[in-house]
Amino acid sequence: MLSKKTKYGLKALTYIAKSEGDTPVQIGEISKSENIPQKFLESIMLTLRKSGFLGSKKGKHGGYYLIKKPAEIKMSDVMRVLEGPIAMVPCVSLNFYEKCDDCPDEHECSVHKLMIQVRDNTLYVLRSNTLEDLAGK
Amino acid sequence: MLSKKTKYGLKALTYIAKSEGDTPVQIGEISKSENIPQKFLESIMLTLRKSGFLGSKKGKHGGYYLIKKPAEIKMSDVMRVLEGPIAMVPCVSLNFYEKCDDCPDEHECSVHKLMIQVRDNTLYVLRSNTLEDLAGK
DNA sequence: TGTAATTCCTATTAAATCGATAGGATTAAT
DNA sequence: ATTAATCCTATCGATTTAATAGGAATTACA
Repeated sequence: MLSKKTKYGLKALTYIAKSEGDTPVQIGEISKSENIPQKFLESIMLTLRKSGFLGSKKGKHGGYYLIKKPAEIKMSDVMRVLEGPIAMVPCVSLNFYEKCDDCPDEHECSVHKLMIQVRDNTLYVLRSNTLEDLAGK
Repeated sequence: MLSKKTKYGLKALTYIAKSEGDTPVQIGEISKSENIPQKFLESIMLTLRKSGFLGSKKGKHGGYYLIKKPAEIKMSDVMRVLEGPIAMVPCVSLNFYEKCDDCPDEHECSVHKLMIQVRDNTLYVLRSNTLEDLAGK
């Protein structure tokens, strides 16, 4: 299940990508427009800034802006920052690999084999969609 | 993230599919062989029986057996019973649809569009894999 | 220079979910 | 009868999630 954090984060990024102007976009505006609790959105924006997707301007007339072009922001990267691993089990995760407690040999594991396929397909979708796609060109 | 419940359930089904004999397979045996807490596995087997994947025999020499052929058990169906919706957001779920609180119009929602793609790809994998595939033919 | 508006930061909380356990009731083979 | 298995309900502790609280720091502008 996608967390609200990720969902809100994606919506906020999309909102910023769509907003044409060169003035930064404010949390309050996004929050109202997208029905996202403002304080919650604050913490999400902070995460997105710290992980290099957004830049910010403080103080009056401050706000957030994209650092890269929407076409260069892959959904797989955003998801990893907000949601964590893309794989459904740590033992098939490329970026967050962990061995399973219960599996003596993961190459023998039926779940492992299935989850690799799921991961590859999900990854394909998330890598081929960028923020530009989400923002509708 | 795949729950332990689902993971254990899939492993147990695979184990039963692999066990050739015509005597039912016992929880204790699966539990030991697959390193699954026995009491936890009990409740999972119960779920799988109630949802029509397994039959059971009670009492001494009892146990569980498959009701359908492995090739007829699609992973998508097992996942829905153990894990719940396959979609990452309820608003793109085929079997567990729910409207989002925050979206006035889901056709305008960028997350919605992305998650439909993820769902379709995941569904493809889970529908084309059966228990026969997991059990390695 | 001071006031308003904004991001920044840390901590806390309430509720839900997850993984597991407990304890026995029921059923069947020997 | 006894043993061994499934069946059933309830509970528990830990973790995670979604959200809130409260203020510090920074900036624009009158």
